[in-house]
Amino acid sequence: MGRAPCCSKVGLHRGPWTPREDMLLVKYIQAHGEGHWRSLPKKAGLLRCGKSCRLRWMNYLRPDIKRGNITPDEEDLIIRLHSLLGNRWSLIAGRLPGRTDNEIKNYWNTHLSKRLLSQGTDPNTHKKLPPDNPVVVLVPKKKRKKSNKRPNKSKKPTDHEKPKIHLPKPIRFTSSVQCTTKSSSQGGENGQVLVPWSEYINDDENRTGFLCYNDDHDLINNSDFECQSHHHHDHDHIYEEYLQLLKTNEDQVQLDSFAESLLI
DNA sequence: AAATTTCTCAACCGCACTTCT
DNA sequence: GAGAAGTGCGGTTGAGAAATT
Repeated sequence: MGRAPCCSKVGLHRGPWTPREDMLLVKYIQAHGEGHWRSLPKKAGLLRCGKSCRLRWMNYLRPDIKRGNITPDEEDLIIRLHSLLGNRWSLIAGRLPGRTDNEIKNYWNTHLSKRLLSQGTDPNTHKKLPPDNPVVVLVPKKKRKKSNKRPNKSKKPTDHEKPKIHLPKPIRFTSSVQCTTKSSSQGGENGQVLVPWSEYINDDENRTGFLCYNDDHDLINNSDFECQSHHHHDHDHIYEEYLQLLKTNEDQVQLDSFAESLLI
């Protein structure tokens, strides 16, 4: 069929986002809302592909993103949800308010899967491995050569590869979000500067969160922010429900039906 | 102190699904 | 109904930081 690529790559910026690009994207989305990612970069004055803009917004700039360390409770929840759902990162992320699928995926790959292995548990099946004969071997990291070039990744499925079957898409818990800072003053630590959304952008939703910059005007993560959704009670309710489910240890049956309910 | 290796995570890619025309 | 456009997901990469030699 020959679909056109999502955007012409010619002349577009790639790699890490600059504070200026972040600002343009945030301002545009505040003014016009999310969506229309393909046309957004042009309208926002960004030399980026729409996908890149969407990813940057979803994984980094959204004001309701909670950053900072994953708590032990969250870890436990991720492990249990992963045992139910597998690598359905967006679905798992939907159950951890403020966490992104990318963050959870990274955390799983770098921390949790290794920990499970070291505890003698197969991170794929969540079953105990035979003590003297572990079948699952961590795929050794490929030696990476420092190179400016990206490899040519024209991956085509081979005859040997199984076709992927896509399950129904997860429901996202989206909401308009209010953020408040935990800091009593508006000065961050280490010379960071917290800029209220309302000053940074024209915010007609009376958002009360902050963007955090360092001295170089680099956007810093908003880990110290406590984010609250307008529907926070819904999130709380769902989260509590999960924790409750996870605490009970007759849980497998319950969790199975719960997992099924997620897939509806 | 320098070189090398390992780790982390933001960003990219390809593909499938959904919506639009 | 067909094809194009838009969107979202999971897998993977690689630059930079941190740790080790």
